[in-house]
Amino acid sequence: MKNREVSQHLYQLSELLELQAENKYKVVAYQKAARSIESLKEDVEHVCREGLLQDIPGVGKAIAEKIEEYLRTGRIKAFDDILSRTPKGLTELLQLSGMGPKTIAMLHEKLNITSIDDLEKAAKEHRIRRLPRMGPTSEKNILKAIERHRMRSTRIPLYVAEPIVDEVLSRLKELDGLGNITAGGSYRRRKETVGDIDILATSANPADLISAFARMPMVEEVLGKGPTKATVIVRDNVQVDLRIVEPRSYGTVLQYFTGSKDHNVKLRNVALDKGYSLSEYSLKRLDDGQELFYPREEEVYAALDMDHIPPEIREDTGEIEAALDHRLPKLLDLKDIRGDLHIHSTWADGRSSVDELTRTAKRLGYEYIAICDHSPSIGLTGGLSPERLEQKIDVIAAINDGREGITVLSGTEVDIRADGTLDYSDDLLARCDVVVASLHMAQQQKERIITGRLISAIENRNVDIIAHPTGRIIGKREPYEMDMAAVLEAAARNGTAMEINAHPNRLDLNDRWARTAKGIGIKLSIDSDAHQAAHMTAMRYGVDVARRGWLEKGDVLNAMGLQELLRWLSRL
DNA sequence: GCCGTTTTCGGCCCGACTGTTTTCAGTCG
Repeated sequence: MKNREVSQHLYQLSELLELQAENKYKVVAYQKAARSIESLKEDVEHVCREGLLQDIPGVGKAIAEKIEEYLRTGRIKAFDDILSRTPKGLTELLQLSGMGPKTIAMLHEKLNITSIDDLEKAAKEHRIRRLPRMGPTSEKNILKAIERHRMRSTRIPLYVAEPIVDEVLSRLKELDGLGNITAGGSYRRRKETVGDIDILATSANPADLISAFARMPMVEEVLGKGPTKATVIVRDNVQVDLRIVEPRSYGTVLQYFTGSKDHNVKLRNVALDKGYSLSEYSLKRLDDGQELFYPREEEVYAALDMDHIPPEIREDTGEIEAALDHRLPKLLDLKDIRGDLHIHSTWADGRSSVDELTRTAKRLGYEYIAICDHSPSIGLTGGLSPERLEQKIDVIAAINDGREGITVLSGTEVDIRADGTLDYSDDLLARCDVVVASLHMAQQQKERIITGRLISAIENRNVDIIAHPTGRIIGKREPYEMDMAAVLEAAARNGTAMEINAHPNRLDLNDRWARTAKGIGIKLSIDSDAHQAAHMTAMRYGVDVARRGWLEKGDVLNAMGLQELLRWLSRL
């Protein structure tokens, strides 16, 4: 699939246009098209062959022609032209906070600055303060922005943001006069990674709240501080924004700062259609200018005749239309989870015994767990020999005889070998209650080979679930080269479930693939993949992904009660 | 550049903060 290449080119083109001080809506148009291609489920080449490029939202005549040109020739002439006109290095200046296209164009014109190094030199030599609308503070801010850029961390995983949010909230909650306080943004939408953290609050003493926020021990730098908002940098170079708002506007503000941007743009258009202008402060009636205030977010959506949209699905992928038609999905809830089908134990490389895992499962309110240790090919981690697996099956059977409450299922995470065969015989796999198959070795193989390995595992009637199907590790390892559409099609055909691995570094399948899988009738299994009892609570990250993927209780294998699950496991 | 049960032209979300001004342009989210 060339979707990613195409969207990257469109993103770059939009940056180049921005530097040319092009019409800003043109810039936005290219970004929108790039995002559409990025999240397109079909192969863009296929869509192009069918002549349906312009059916893609945000793609019109001009962009469709450029995509076609790229797919045909591997180049886009307009792109090459503008690239040759733009000094290299100007685009990297856009990444500095506070530097927009106008400023960069002026610096280029007046001081011939074409790189971050040029800019740093000019600022240090005090040449920038002589320019219009610039001064000593501008120079200082530029140098700071450069420093931050050089030690910038990319987006942080959700589980890293969580303790920071918890600490900020618990500190500020002690203050007098505080009303509401909550984190918005991609954190509230439970995206797998978070850029900045947005905190929203109401308070009788805004000034106290702002100054307490700026003085928190974790704060390393204060970037801005006004009467109603402040921005700080805390540990790990994470930016945290605090905004204080009138209680009567809390609903509109929370809505606005939860995003996403695309969701909000569309929501404001819905408001306009209905004769209102929606801002973070109010809903204003256009005919008489009357302002309506909503302290609660639910009321904002209700005022537009919409059902309340869960934050996790506010990405403008159909949720607004669904809310207008009152046909939003009833999203899966953590409470719906009845068990965990992929847990490792001390039989192999896990750190907790089956007994400890069972006790934890009970505490979590589960009905069942499946102990799925590795197979022999994972040499270093002590994968179980066939004999040991048989022994484990017998021991677990004995445990179940004497236990009430939690049913322990015998399972395995069997390796899909480099040649596509499985690491245990079919006879042995047939003795397991749950067979989770996954790929650990030879991950560098070509797309065709990897896809074939996964499909042959799917076609093995003993295999129930494909674990961490793409193999990606957030921020560390890209997904395998694979044809996911073909894999999902095979899973649908064979009645094999796909995993949402809830390990916060994996989250694999991700939200989008999970939604695609649901769409073609595949069951999803949300598994902790815990290697110790304490990590079984990672389940909630998997539920976040499931909710973002529009999953409902009925789509999820381990939201079934035990009897229903056992019926499903013996489905063939 | 895209888009359209008010459409093929004229919109495209909108307000806070900053640094420089002395009324505002640029950037950000």
